[in-house]
Amino acid sequence: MDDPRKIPTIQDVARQAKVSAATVSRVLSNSGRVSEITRSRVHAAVQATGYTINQAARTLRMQRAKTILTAVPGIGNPFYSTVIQAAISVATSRGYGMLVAGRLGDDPTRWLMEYYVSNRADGLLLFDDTLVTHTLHEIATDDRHMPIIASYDQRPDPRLNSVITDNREASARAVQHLIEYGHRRIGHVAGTSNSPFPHERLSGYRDAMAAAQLPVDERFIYQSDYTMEGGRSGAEYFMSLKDMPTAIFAANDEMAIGLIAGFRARGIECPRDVSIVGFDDISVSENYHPSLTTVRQPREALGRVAAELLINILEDQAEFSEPVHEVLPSELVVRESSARIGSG
Amino acid sequence: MDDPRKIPTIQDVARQAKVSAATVSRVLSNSGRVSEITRSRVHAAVQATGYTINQAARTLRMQRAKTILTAVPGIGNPFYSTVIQAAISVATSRGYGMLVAGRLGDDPTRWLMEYYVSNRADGLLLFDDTLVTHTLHEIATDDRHMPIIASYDQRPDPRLNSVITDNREASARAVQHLIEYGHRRIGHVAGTSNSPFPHERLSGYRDAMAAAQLPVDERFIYQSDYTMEGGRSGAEYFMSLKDMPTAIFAANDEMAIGLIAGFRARGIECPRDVSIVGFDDISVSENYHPSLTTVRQPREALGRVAAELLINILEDQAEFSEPVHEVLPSELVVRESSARIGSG
DNA sequence: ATGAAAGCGCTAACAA
DNA sequence: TTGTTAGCGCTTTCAT
Repeated sequence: MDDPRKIPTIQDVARQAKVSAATVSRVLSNSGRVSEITRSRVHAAVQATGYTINQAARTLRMQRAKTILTAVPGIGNPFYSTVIQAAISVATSRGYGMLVAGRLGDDPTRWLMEYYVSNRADGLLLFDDTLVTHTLHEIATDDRHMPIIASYDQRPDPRLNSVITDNREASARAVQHLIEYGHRRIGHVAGTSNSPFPHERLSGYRDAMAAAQLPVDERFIYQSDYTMEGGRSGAEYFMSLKDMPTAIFAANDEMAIGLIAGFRARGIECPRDVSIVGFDDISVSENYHPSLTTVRQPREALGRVAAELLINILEDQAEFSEPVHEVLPSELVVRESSARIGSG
Repeated sequence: MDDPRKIPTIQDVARQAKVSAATVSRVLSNSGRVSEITRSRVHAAVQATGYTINQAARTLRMQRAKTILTAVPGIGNPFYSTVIQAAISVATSRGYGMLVAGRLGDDPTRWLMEYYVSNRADGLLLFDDTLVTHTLHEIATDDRHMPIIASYDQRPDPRLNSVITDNREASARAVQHLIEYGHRRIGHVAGTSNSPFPHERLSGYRDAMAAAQLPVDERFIYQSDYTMEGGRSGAEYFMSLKDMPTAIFAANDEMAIGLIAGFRARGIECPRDVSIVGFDDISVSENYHPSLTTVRQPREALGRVAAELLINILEDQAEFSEPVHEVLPSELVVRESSARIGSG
């Protein structure tokens, strides 16, 4: 009974406070009317026993786990660690735990849904766009309706709630910046697209070119994979062209860095010979040589807003009958890797 | 009853298979003897109903959440995303979920323990050395004994299980490499230490200097904070000395990059004027200019081994009465940022 | 080999 | 305002 190993239950608190378990529950959840006097007795008893609520019991009874599931891109992606950090902060402060989805099997729809059906998580924060399959929307439109927030760089299924940044517009601004610097032959290194639509950053590139009435030479679009290695390959590719672009917009900073490194290895200096703009503003970009002109996304806000929206939906399902779509603004950061044409 | 919204329970499966819930449970957990014929009937019923076990109920009944808690360093640390990814893979494949700890309040011992006491998690993977307080070991030696694996760059409390890399030895090898290149005046940029002991990487630096019978000029040790910005400050500091070191060992790659960037901003080129070695081999190090000589840690193994050890302990507590200490080997990767003295 | 029943710790409906 | 009671879905004796 006084065994210090025993984890106290609500009954122990009730006994100590000389009230019923129901009353303790009411005090702890601020539901129902409880007199001031008993309330304080209960609080005292909680202190005395060191009671902590048993989440498993609560989850079983309430059918809500107070836990959010996140699916994040596979490889150590530095971009998302900030985003997730922000999401965790929000979740924690609102009493939610944050579970990270691991992969099992090859049907994401199924294993993600399993967390929900098994009462491990109440909703999903989906940051991993490699999981964007045609079956995904089924999760959201499934009879059991697991609430989902989609947050990635591609155009999300409109049936899903989404919190994204203005990838397309920001990309257009980045390319426009190069145009303003006098560049005309502008290339693009695209990342992988997992959706049926073209990637938003590629679309932004085309938008800007079209707006300036510049033709898009399809040979100037190199399909890569978001890695530095992929950027290096891109450099090789562009050098193989007889008329290399004078500026290149890369769909992320890793590829931009790979491009610069690849060019430099062959004597082509950035920005002297070629201007390069990236996307994301990862921490090294400011300290790279040359420092990288890039698009900075509001990562912290992305994670925060996504988590807040999900929890709001979880706590007041009714209010959100229609999918919510939030778009957060990004910012162009001009540094050394882009220069006026001919200034080298 | 046939409402597709209803999540099937073990009772539904039992009814469908015309057996009792107990039997279904036995089949699903492979415990107890069950005849082949009923076993297959149960499996068929599971298929038919689309049953998934309710974790909350199972946790409540068994007093084990099948969930691991991780505490990871605050800011988007690219190093740990790989480590954690590996840990998640292991956990998932062994049927465990992975919960990420958020901070609440300023008593880590308390809020970490709370996950355990509240039946949310069975054990802790501690990667965040900023949580190393003198009260931490209390978690492990607490009457309730939450199992913990410590995995960070500092010397872990010997009462905790630990899975670490050979930070000290690897640091010594890095410095020895500089010595072999003819350097004698070698500096060190140290990271923050949250333990009462000096940082392992600093100790390794001293070890190597002592082994080569080189005096350590205490002015050559600059205390910084693991950031690129901190590295830049370090560069300023060293330049303010009248007799700058000819080589510097930085306690991580971010600071090494900051150093190089800071020096270059003032006309001091690496490796021409100063050799620099980092630690971690983050992805940009290979693509930085100059590419970085650094120490590569077995990140994937770190996460994998830590998770495996924790789960082994969870599943067979008895066997591990003494703390386990694993040390994984790191590897020196020599690239462009270090050069023989006078070769510039 | 299988089933009946108890109970893990909590909350909510109903009584008092 | 407070207590009593039932039951969330599962596992595990204890019978049979």
